[in-house]
Amino acid sequence: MDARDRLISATQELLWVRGYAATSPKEIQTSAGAGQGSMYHHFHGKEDLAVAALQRSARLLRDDSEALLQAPGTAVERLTSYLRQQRDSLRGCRMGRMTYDADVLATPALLEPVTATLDWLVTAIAEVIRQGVEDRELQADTDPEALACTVAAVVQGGYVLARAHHDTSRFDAAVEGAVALLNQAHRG
Amino acid sequence: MDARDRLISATQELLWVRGYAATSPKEIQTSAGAGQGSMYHHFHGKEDLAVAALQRSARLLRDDSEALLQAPGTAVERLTSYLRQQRDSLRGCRMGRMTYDADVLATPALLEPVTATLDWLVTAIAEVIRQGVEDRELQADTDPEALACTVAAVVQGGYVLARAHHDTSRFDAAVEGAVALLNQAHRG
DNA sequence: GTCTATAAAACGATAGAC
DNA sequence: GTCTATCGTTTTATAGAC
Repeated sequence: MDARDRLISATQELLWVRGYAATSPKEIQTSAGAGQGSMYHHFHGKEDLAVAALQRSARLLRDDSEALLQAPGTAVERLTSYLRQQRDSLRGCRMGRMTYDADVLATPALLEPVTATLDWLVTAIAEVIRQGVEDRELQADTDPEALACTVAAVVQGGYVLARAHHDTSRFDAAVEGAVALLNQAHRG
Repeated sequence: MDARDRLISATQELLWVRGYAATSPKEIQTSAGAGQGSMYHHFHGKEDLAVAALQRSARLLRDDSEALLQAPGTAVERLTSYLRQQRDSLRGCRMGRMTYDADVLATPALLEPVTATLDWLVTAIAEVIRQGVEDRELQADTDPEALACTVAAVVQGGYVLARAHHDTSRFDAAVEGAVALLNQAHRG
């Protein structure tokens, strides 16, 4: 793993834990075991490096979710396995958290991977729901886009609740409440 | 409105829009129309002022939610009116957003009002659900705490989705999906 | 490709006059 | 109670040696 790679990895980690504005180039360098000169040789600056890190994190998030959402099984089963996915819920969502970082919102290059990832996620969930409606597994009057937003929001909001109480069980509870509702909709 | 009051109001606004770490004392002073000397006369510093602002914001959020959750009506009606509450959804939640501010998480005095407010919210929602179960409006096997976390998470997560796309309709969709599920649970 | 030295600006706070 | 001047630190980036 060369210096460039270590810099990106360290930035991914720090962006997740501290956010963009609160992460200094110095922290990144220390964490990556790279000097200042190395960082400014490989990247134009903090923003450029953060874009590379966010793109890599976006890819990871997308791959993880895709595997669960497109696995075999009924729609409710796939939604359930997505919701119950093993998560380090106190850390929150590495993409979703960026929406509360003022610098990210103000910098199109930083915001773009966040927007694209959450957009992709909602679309992928909606596709599962659409299939469930088609298979008469979910009620015909279900709005796939709306329910997809609800499912994605439960995860994003579950992180907020867990972080507020420093307690992962808040996240788990939010997910289980959603799973129960989906199963009632299934039976209903 | 005296200087002390204007400083608190300005801080409430800036904490909501920019967060704690990204808000400088200078911005607060400019926004409040107060000088540096005035700010440090009334408050020990940025943290002290932010605590006062968060406590005032917490009170507002609690009063707004309490009015809707404890209004007359069935449980599902009250949950629906809470979910559909008129919101400036692109701004996000003034309490929830603080959970992604590293400085807030690391400062007990700042975190406390956030924790307390979201804790109160989940408890208040759970009480409505418990009443709905008792009245046989919701299924007997409903877990009030879990479903309360789900409802609160839909709102918190709806904000994240709306901010990611800079589009309030994502929030509205998340809420409407949840309302639809609750009504299915109601009929079911 | 990596190092150290340096710089310009912003940050949060303090001092002391009025 | 509010003002201006100042301080020490941190932030982000650049310069130039090696």
